[in-house]
Amino acid sequence: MSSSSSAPAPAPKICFNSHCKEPKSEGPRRKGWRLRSGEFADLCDRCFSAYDQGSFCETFHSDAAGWRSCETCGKRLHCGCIVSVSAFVLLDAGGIECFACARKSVVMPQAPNQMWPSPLVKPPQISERKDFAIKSWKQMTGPFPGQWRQASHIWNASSLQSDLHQRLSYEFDRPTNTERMISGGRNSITAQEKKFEDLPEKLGSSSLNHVARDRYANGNTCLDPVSAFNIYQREEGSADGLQDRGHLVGENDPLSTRKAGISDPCSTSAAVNLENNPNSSVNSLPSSILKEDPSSLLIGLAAQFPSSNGAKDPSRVSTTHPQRQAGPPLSKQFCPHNGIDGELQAQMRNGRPRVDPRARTQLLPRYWPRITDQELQQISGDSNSVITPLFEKMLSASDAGRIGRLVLPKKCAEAYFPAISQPEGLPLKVQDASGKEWVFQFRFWPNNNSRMYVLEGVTPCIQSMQLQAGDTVTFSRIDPEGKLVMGFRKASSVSAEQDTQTGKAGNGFSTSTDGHNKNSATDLNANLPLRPLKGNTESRNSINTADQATWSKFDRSGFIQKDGPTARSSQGPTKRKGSNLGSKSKRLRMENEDSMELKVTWEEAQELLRPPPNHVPTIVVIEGIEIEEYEEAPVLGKRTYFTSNQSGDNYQWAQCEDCSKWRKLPVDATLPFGWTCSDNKWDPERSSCSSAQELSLEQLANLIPIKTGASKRSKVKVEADNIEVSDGLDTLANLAILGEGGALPTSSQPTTKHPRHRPGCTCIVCIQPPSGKGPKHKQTCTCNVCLTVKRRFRTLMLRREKRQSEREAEAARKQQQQQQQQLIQSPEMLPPLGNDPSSAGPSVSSSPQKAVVNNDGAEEGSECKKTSPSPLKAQIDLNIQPEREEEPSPKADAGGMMKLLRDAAS
DNA sequence: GGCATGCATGGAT
DNA sequence: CATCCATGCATGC
Repeated sequence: MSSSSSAPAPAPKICFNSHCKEPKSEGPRRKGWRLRSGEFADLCDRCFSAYDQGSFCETFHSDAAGWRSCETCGKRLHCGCIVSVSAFVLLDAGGIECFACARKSVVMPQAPNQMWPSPLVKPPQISERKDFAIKSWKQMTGPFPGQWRQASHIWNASSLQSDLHQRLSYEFDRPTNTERMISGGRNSITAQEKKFEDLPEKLGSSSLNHVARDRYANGNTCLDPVSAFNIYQREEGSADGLQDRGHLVGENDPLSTRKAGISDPCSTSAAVNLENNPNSSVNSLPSSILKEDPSSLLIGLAAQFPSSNGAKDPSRVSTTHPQRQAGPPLSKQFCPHNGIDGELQAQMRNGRPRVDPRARTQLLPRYWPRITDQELQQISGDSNSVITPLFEKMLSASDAGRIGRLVLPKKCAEAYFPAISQPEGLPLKVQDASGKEWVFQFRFWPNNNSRMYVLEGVTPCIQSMQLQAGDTVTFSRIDPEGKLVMGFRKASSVSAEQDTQTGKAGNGFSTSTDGHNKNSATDLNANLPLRPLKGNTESRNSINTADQATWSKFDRSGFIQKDGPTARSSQGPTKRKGSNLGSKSKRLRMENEDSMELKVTWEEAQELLRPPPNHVPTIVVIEGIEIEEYEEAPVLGKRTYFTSNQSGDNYQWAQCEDCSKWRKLPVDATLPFGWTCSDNKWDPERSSCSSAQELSLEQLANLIPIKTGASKRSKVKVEADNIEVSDGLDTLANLAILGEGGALPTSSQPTTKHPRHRPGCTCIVCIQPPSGKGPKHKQTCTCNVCLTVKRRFRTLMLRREKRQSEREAEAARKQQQQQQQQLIQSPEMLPPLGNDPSSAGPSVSSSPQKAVVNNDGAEEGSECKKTSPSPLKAQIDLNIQPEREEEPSPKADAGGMMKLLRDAAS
């Protein structure tokens, strides 16, 4: 992609279009569509021409998939790539509409907001000018937020939208920029582009977001209407808290009295401004703007999609927000927005700039509220109230500590809480999800020429919610009451970041963010008979949590998911650098017992995957490895262990959930998660918990990796080969080794069999016989699977060697430094061993005292341990990303690994 | 000494 | 580099 960037390159550029017949032709490059990186595709003249004429896809992608027809005019449009993403609009009712039709169907000849005096025609006073765009929004505001029912469909707490919105806010807060933008031209875009180029980071690098961003930016959406209503009148220094701010902007704003029943959510300040600006005409916008700068395009289109009281049909405008589209319509008003919206809200609410102009900058995604329908329902109860999620915050150690001070993000505080001019602040009434009302002192401390906002006296509330560091509190507002509501989300209930994707978070609310994820999670939860284990409680716990975490952390193939399309772009608390917890607080999360329970080996999770009921998984091939793909979220099944008897018969062992007895089952049995003896249809004699176990535990222990004693955690061990499953790669290797080596005794070989080992399936797992018997790949096999395994292991081992050498070098260096330091400082105080050449052994300790200890030969073991961050090293932390392929368990290096490496190197 | 308070510091963003 | 914010810590009760 870099080769195609717009950055000047000395060498002849290559046309970005891979289908270009003359990719290396000389000549200037033209900027085509915006890439996900924010840059533009450099096209040769010919390709650009095709692109410019809108025939690019027809020319180059005619054979590609993704062609659909406009629902209105029937024109064929390519919906399968980024190039044409701006050419169509997704319709609410399904299908697409070409841009021209969409425009026709939505744009009103006379924008409804023309009934109001244009802010540009009748500009506000200079002192207010900074807010005039905001006032425009206010004009658009209905008397009540409820007028924006469509809002949630379009502008949910999506980073994409918010970012666009933010940029709009950013731009339209600045009349000069606005004007420049309106006047069009590349010059006016630069700033935005620069800002836009920052997007990938802000958006969490979700590729889909990039695409979606462009799509939105290209007009398939409108600006956030949420911000246009539901706003308290902030009263500086008001002493009676929220109640005083319960009234809406319109009540105080004379302009609002002119508001009409605007119901189209697609009204925006941008739209209004542009609409009313005689200079603004979308049609007059240079095509370069439309094409090259999504933000300006968005603005332009916002003008093209003005809201109107007659607004034909708000749904005409693409509403691709996954959650709101997927979910049932909320009877209650849901006004999700982010901090940017909030800033705008605050602006609108105040009708004046914020005290601190910096507050107008963006709110960090980590504070974006991720509140769900159910949560909203719970908050609002049966009332017909309007809920506006404001922000959320993951509790730090300080927040959750006994001091009782909850540090509020500055921008959130300034945007959503009453303005305070005195450090003492004012009392703030907050209601929790159960309806209980708390009063906190909302105040600030002067800090570095700024303010640090805190809520004081939160300890009782935090405790009543049983929150701890790492948990998240959410702040919402209920209108028209204007109540501030504090919800929470336990980090412990699910993976710290993924709770939002499960339907049943262990918290005051349920949470969910992404539509399809939400559905998946719902299905998942519906399918999972989650019950506590009797025998192996911790193991079960880990599985239970894995149930919830699996679908977010693992993709359908069972591999841990990187930041995929389903990942929240606004990962906020946990996405950016993993957490908003500081380095110290990160430890909190890691050491949190519940979080530890989330750790499950890759294989454990993989092994537990079952296709959803009544669904046959499809097989996709990735890197030559066939992977099952489920159209619905897979469910978790029960772990079983496969063995063979001496006659070569294969079977599996499963443990009853109720009595913990082990039952022998046929190899093709697929067990549900909560399998019990009564489900044992294969062995009627042992279909009851009262039936004796076929083999003693000792006998079983020789067969399968069960622990006869107290087991803290189920670990899968392939004892015969001394391989401990550590991570996906090792597992892969183990499987390959088991398959290739064939030297392993089969009778005592509990393999890690594919959950659904199907005849004919050639996936990496299925090609390996459960017992090590059957056809095997030769060492010289060059099939994709073998090559992939070998290649990966080569890489793995190289990395490992590199790391090892780095570690050694580091240790030696530290040792040297340490010795030098000791000599310099006080040679006479050196401990006796300090002068002992034998003490020059490796030590990673940085303290002399520890160094002494470490010189003890007995510490060798601990030295090894230091390379492992956790006693659970053999288990995958679901928080990590497998792609890194780092820090494999040293144990996995045993025998088989080296063998494979040798094989791979040979 | 224990606790509450408010400011300062420094790592993170 | 500026700002934010988690937390340390001095101070006072």
